[in-house]
Amino acid sequence: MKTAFTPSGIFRAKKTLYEEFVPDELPHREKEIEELSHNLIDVIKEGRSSNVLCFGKSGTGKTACVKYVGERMHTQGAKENITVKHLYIPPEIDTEPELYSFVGNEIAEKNTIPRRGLSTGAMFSMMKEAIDKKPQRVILTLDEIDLFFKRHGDTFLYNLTRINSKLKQSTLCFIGISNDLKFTERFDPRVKSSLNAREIIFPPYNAVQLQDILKQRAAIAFNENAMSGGVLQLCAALSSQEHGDARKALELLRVAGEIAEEEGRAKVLEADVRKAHSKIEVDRTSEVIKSLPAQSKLLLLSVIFNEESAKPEIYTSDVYNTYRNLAKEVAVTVLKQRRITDLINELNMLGIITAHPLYRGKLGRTKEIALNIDIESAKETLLRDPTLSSFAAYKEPVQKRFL
DNA sequence: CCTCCACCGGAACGTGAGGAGT
DNA sequence: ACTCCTCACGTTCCGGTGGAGG
Repeated sequence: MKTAFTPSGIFRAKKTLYEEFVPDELPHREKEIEELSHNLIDVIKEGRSSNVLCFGKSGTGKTACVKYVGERMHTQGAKENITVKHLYIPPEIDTEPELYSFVGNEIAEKNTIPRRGLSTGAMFSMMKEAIDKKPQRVILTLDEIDLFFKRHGDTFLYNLTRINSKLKQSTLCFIGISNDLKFTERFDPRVKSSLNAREIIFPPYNAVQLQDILKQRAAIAFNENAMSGGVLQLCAALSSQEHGDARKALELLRVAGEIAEEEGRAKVLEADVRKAHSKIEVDRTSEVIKSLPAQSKLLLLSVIFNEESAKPEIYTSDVYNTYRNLAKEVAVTVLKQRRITDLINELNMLGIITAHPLYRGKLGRTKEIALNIDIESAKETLLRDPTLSSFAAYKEPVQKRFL
């Protein structure tokens, strides 16, 4: 490698392009930051503030803004000799006991509470004690609170909102971050009233705003002159078509930089952005395929085999027959057609295949099925699955026996 | 106009895994 | 350790579907 021991000609601080990085300024989120601050300043002024819910699609800056304001409250509190702790709960925290143990340990700054094993109630009181050990004002940020709610119901919200009446010298308020605007509709009325949350909506960024964000990040992430003209505009344009997601825009820029770097160039070109765009797409669908349940993978492979057989059209019966043969071959239980219909619809929803209904008169009703993704990369991903790897040996003519 | 193809998709039910409460 | 509950996954049963061919 030519560039092995020389510093990269492209990146100066690549980490600033990852989503964990919170920059000093968040362009085009001034209003949301102001609203958040306005609310949370009560933590310092009044001892605690009302709870807040942040709504918005992914990549609209919810998490960054909350972390940013949380940090500001912490420093502001320090100036006035008040301990303000902002705690970000990542979406990986997945059960109620785990949540309490995580919070308790973070507050106490040592791991005294077991991560699991105790009952929810025991975890809760241990967390409560950790918080009340010394006077402090805790702001809890729960990311993807809608998913947590969908999995575990609203009892955790009920517990958290009522904790203040049990704390002697500390307070707690929380911020919920959610993609789903409507998840509060299914709250128990008691929870709804005790929650009493302010709601802040984060709209998606438009192309111009995305470009500003990219410009700001690129200035710190890349070396000077590493960017040819038009690169940022293209990143912004491509990303704004996909719902104004800043996270994706930054990823696009980063991957484009990586491609230029791999190819040993010192400048990122528009062509790199386009390459990055399709690479991300491929990576993403391969992630989706990997996480598919075994039966769906088998079904998808059936679609692929049919696709490769150069039939003009593929119908449900073709796919189902192939599926049956494949399932027998690898000794997986063969599902009934009714179930496969549902699995086909799921793959359709995911955008992996297209299945649209067809009425063929005396030939009956069926669905015309087509693969929607790159056949080679999809196959490669599928065949990496241990139960399906045996199919890697089958080449075109031989695989016909599965059709 | 009627039939009938070949599958669709709703409804009800069975099963087993895993969490909560006791 | 136990019962109770919920949930995902699958199955069985069955009425429904538009149009080519009679």
